[in-house]
Amino acid sequence: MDAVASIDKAIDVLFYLHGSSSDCGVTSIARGLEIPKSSVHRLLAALVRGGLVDRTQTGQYRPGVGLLALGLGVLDREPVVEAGHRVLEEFAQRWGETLFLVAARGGDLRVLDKVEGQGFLRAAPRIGSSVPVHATAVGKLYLAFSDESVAVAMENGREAFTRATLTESMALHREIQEIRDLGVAWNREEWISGLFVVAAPIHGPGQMRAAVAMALPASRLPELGEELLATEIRLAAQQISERVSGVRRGSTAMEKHNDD
Amino acid sequence: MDAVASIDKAIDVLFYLHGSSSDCGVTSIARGLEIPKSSVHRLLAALVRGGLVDRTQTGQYRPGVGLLALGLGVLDREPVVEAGHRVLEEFAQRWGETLFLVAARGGDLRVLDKVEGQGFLRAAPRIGSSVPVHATAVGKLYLAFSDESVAVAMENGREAFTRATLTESMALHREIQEIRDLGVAWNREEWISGLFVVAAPIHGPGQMRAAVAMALPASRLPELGEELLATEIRLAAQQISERVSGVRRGSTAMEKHNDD
DNA sequence: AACATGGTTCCGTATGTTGGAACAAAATGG
DNA sequence: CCATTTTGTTCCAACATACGGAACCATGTT
Repeated sequence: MDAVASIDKAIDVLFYLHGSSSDCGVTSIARGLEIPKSSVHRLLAALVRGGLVDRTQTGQYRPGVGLLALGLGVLDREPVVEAGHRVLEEFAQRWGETLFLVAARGGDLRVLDKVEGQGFLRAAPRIGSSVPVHATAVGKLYLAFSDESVAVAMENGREAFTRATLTESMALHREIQEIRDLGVAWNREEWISGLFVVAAPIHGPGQMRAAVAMALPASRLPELGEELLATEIRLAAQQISERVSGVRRGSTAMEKHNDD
Repeated sequence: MDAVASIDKAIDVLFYLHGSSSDCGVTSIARGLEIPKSSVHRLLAALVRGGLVDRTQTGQYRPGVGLLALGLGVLDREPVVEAGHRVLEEFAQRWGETLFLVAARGGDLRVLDKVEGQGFLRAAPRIGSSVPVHATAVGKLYLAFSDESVAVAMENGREAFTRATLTESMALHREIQEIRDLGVAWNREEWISGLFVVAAPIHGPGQMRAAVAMALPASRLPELGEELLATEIRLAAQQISERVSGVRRGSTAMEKHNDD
């Protein structure tokens, strides 16, 4: 079967630039990706031409604003983000902790939106990043409520991130059963030490549409209690679900768009 | 000079999906871009592999969450956005109108951030989109304060968008002189009828870093007055400039990133 | 059941990509 | 200031990957 190796390499260049903390030259990209300089130069020229990379006057390269337009366009197609953001803000404000939305996209669980808490120590998930299935609250929610084929496709290995990570099938299966009963999932430092997360499903027609989660330092747990957290996250999920159903497409604002 | 036509086509596919209001099939993309179906299918497979496109279970394609990560990463490199967003919120709240940031990127003027007003009739610029140079407040700011080579490169044609658009060199030159004197630029319905914009430069070391603008319906102008608007937008620009100088890199938040 | 439409795969062909070498420009250090 | 080093850019012969028409498969419609 044919592949288009140039596109694979171009995307490698994009993610390399994305992962670099500063602008990059041709030689440093070539070294980083182990590709000849002339190849990198040609790939960059194509990406600059397409608007996905910007070239500085000194011949350095960085991710281009065209990516911003494309990236934000992805959010435009996520009604759960549009509907849910205000709810995240409200609950983040009320409890001072981070709320975020996760959904299955491209065979992976991805963070779609977040509102961070105000605490000095707080969870700061990166929008667009993926999260493991077996070791997170939202991952286990998906295992509990998704089509089995979806769940199996997403699950790749059961790395023991911390001492609390569930890796045995029996233990994981038992917890998934509990999640189905409770309608809420917990991450009790199973992924990251010190990180406690509670999540609830946002149901849609057919499958699970997304999940909403609240993350807090484990040290705050005794103060708040699991009962209260469960009640709150279920409430947030319900409010988002109701808002999604009522979201209207389009805007009454006076709009003028002039994309490239 | 060599080109990589495959990358050009792949980017065409990305923007085609971006511009489509719903998911697309292979055949509709092929028709829209006038490319054979087998070619489109191969391009899509590469983009799916790279995470820039997601494929639905019914064989439809849409922009992928990988673009979201890349796109938001572009903003991470814009200290003016990080520093300026709170100022935009404050002024938008105070006046009830839309504030936005524009900067020169990739030989073009691009909207980097915005906070919309609350009015029923309000400007709603799209982040990432480009704006014309000769017919907007921020465009004329750049003509006034930028390196001439930058300004010339950005200027492509002088389309008369409305009856108010300045297309003659003498008139435009005179106004640019005034902008230099005042430190503020106006768009008096030169781009879109009914749209009034006032903008001020955000200076940085060397060139103009960005511009901050407030957009309002022309009908509100008599109520507010140009004097007040000029004072306010200069104040906003000054506050952003001060905040940019003081922006700190990095975060104290407990972070865990797990990008693809 | 037949037909239409769209997604996917195949494979012979040739077009386009590749990357080492050379060149040009910029940066560095004495 | 100048020689050297490093990096960005261009060239082009060689090669192999990409191309796209045709066929096949899957789904939807009549």
